Amino acid sequence: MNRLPFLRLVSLTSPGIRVRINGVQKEVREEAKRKFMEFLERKDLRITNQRRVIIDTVFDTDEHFTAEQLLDWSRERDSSISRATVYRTLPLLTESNLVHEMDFGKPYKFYDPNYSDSPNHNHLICEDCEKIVEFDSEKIEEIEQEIGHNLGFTVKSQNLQLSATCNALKRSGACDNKPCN
Amino acid sequence: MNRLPFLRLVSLTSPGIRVRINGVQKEVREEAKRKFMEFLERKDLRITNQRRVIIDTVFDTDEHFTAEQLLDWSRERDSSISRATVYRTLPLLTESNLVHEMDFGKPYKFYDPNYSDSPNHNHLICEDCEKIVEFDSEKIEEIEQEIGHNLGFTVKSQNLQLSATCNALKRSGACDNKPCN
DNA sequence: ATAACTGCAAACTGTTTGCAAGCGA
DNA sequence: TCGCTTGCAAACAGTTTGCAGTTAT
Repeated sequence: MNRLPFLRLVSLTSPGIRVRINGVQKEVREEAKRKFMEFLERKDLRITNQRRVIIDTVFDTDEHFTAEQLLDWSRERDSSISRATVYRTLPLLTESNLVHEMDFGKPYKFYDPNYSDSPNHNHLICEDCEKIVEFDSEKIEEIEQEIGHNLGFTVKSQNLQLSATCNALKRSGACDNKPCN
Repeated sequence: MNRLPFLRLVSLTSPGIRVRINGVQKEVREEAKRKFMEFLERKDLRITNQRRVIIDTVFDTDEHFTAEQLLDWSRERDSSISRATVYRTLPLLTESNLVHEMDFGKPYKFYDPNYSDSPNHNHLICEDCEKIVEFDSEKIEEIEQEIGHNLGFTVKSQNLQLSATCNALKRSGACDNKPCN
C-alpha cells in the first residue's frame, strides 16, 4: 500500500514561531523509548520482544506514519510482527502521550512520534506536494485560551491544520524542499 | 445507530470573536438550496426527487450531521431514500462548497450545513458533553496568514479544533447549555 | 504458575460500487 | 428516447476481536 510522502521540513525560524528542526536528537528519542517502557511497567504490562521492536521503529523515525507503514517498518526488523500487535500497541503509544494520533481527513490515521517533544505543535499541509510542516506559535495558543475563556470553556488541547500552497513552487515551478512530482 | 448530540450554542459575542447565532435565517437556507440546484444544473446533473429531499433535509437543519443521520432524517420525509444515494449526494454537496466535511477523529465524518454562511469558522468541542461551538476569529486568521508567509506558503484554508472542558459544569455540576449526562 | 501477550483469521463499520431497472430533460 | 440516477447487495479498506497457543514475570 503506497502512502503519501510526509516529510518534515528544515527550520525557517521567525519571531514567535518555532518550527521543528529536522532530525531531532538521538537522546530525545532514546528518552521517549525509556519513558514508554516505564509507562508499560506502571500499567503492569509486559515488555515483549514485539513491543520492543515496534517502540524502536516508532522512535527511530522522525516522520509521521500510518498503522500500515509502522507494520511494514517493524516487519523489516522482525518479520513475525503481526498487524494485530501493531494495532494493539498504537493505542498504548497515544495513551502514554508520547505519540500523537492525527486525522487529516483520510480514511486512515496518522501518528506523530514527535509529540512529547513539542506537544502543542500544529501542522501545515502543502496542497502541492502533500508534505507536512510542523510549527509552534505562542500567539495562537494565547488566542485559543482567550477564545475558550470568552466562550466559557477551558481549552485543553488544540488542533490547527493549515492547508496551503507553496510559494516557491509558484515562482520557479518546484518546491524549495523537494521536487513536486 | 445512535450518534453524538451536536448542538449549536447561542451567541456569546466578544470583541474580535464572532460566534454563530443559533437558528440562521430561513432565507439563507433557501438560498443555499437554490444555489445547490444551480450547481447541479451547471454540471448537467438532474434534480431528482431523492436529491430534492436530501437537499431540503440538509438545509432545513442547523446542526452538524453524519451520513447515517442524514439518511435517517431524509427517510422520515421519503422512506425510499437509499443509503447509496445519500453517500452519492454528499460529495456533490461538499464540492459545491455549500456544505463542509469535517473530521473529528471519529471513524465517520461530520457535515456542516452552515459552511457557505461563514466559510472560515472554527470549532470548539466540549469534552464534557461533546457539543460543538462554532466561532470565527479574525486574529487567528491573521496569524495563520503570517505563519504561512513565514514558512513560504500561501494559506488556503484552515481547520482549528479546540478541545475544551466546560467552566459552568465545573462550577455548578451542569452545563449552562444543556445537562451533561 | 499464571496472567498477559501473540498471530491468525474472521468480524465489524463506514463507505463505495456494479448492475439492472427507473425516470428526468 | 437517452443517459443520468436509483436501490440493492456485494465489495472494499481500515480496524478490532475471539481464540488457542506462547511467553514474560
